[in-house]
Amino acid sequence: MSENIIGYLDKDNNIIDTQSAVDTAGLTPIEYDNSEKALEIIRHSTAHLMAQAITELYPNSQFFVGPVVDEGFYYDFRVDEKIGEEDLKTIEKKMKELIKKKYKIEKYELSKDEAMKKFANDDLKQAVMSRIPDETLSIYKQGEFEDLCRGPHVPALRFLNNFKLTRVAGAYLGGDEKAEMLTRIYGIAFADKESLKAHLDMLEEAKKRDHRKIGTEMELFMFNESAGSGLPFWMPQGAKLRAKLEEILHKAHRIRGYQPVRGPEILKSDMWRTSGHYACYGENMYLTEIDEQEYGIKPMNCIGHIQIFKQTQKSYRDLPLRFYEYGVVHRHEKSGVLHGLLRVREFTQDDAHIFCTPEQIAGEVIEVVEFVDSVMQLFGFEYTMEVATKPEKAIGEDAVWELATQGLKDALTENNLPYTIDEGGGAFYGPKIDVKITDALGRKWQCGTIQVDFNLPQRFEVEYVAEDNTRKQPVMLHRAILGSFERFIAILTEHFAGEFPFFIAPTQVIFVPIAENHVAYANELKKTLMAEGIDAEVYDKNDSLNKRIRTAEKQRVPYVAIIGDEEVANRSVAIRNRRSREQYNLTQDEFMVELRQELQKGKI
RNA sequence: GCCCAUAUGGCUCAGGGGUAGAGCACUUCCUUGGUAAGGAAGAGGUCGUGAGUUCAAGUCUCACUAUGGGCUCCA
Repeated sequence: MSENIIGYLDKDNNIIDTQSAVDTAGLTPIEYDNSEKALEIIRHSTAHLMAQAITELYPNSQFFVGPVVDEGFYYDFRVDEKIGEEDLKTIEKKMKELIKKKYKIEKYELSKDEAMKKFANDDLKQAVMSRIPDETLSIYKQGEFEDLCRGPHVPALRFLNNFKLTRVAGAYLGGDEKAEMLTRIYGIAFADKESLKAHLDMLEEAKKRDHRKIGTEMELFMFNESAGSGLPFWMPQGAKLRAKLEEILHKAHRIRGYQPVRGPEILKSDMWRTSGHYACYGENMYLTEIDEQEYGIKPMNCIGHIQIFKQTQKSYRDLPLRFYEYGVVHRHEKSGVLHGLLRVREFTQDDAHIFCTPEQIAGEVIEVVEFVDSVMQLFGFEYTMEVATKPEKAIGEDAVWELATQGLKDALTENNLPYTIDEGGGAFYGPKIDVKITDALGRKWQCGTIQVDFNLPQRFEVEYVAEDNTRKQPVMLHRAILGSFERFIAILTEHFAGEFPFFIAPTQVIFVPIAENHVAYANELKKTLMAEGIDAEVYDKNDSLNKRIRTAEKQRVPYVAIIGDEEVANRSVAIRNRRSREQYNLTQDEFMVELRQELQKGKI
């Protein structure tokens, strides 16, 4: 056996570890490297090594499960002591000590009954075993430490040198909110030191892009402890960025046949009872009282749009009817889930409701998907789509569900857009497509959504007059492209690391006049740009030229333009490229042409 | 909501049972400078909030609030 073989692959691509492989003929060896399969074995064994170290440090600890996940591994366990970030170093140190003892990892098998007896005093192990159907269980042993495990594992601890424990967290036993909370430690492991370092560096880099950090640096938004958590304040720079995004989207909606509407922030609770929100979503809603009547602050915008639809009689000729609103909604999210702008309690959806016939669903969905795609392409986002199908608890006939679900799938297929299926993940009133974007730390966030709804039109008795002069009920499509401005801007910030494209940059041009006698021309240029809808600033503070250029450069502004004698005389500008630091001169007219072109890039 | 951690001027952080520090930012003055930090002076904090221990609490304890990492949920 080669020194570097840590396992085998069988014909079906299953990993067989060296402890389990009786006959290696016909098996493909797995070398000790950073391949997906090798890392799976290494990380799993590292989780065990961590468990062994924890057992030595905290003799009373009991272990639940320790699987390999996308970003490394974790182990859930119960322990009397409180374990904090500081303790991770101690555990890591113990792990290194254990490696030096050169333990082999050995495997033996037990019947389930024997295993039950062996772990009779360990209710967590009992819980694990109760979830395993097999009659024969395997135990892995390294030194004194034994753990129930199906493997696979590396042959010996010497393969586990390159790891890092990354965080300590709490996790519910079995993911059940009502169950006991265990301690979870996450870690990462690689086959060599360089890969580990590269991974840790990547995490560092991602942290630098964190929208909360950049948002503070660039003064985009803020929170205020006294005001309450999850309630963002938009500072001038952030509000400018947001206004530009709103403007781009306004035009895009109007071109696509959407009409703007706006509903009130609060509606009587009876209306929420009719909609079903009071019963189904009530615990997430904020309620208030006016003149002894209960009102609910809207968590969604649908109700308002329905009332507007119903205000005047509609004909089949009016369909599809598309209403949109930048709807401010409030939702009582649990305190522990709030996260920068990505998860807040007040946010603004780029919300729209399309009233249409069942036959029009597919066509409308195709248009929405096209809309989503053009927005994602505008910013260069990678995204994934997920079709969520009928859940167990659902209303409406199967045939209609089938039609709607197929309509969603067809729309994606026809646009050559790959999607995955979230079986049973739809809303109770209809199937949906969710659009997910990945943030700088690799976390996926739902942004856009397209939902088919048969429920609300029925509850609110929404009707139109059909061709045969009968009353029919339209279908409603709920859809959002960005999802919310808050979340989308958070992801944009991380995506561009704060260096936003020209058409949404909060400040688009900074003029740096060299001396006092250049300030007038700089201000004149600024005025010209502002008239074109381009945000410009003049840096004429009493600082050295170098200092002002440096300050301007640090603002992540698309254009920094220097204005001196030469520029005033020629009515030109000296542009600095923010990336290459190279400079070039343009006349004022040429500059304006370039800026207008840059603005045009924001058209969708 | 639950587990763990954190909370010092606008920002980033140091300090640590005897009553507050740095850098950046800010204000004023000098400097009028052609591509990433010119100089000087100054203002700004009851050390998240409320209790408790102590002769004495930013410093120790508890509660609350907020933030961070997760669990769960979601735009």
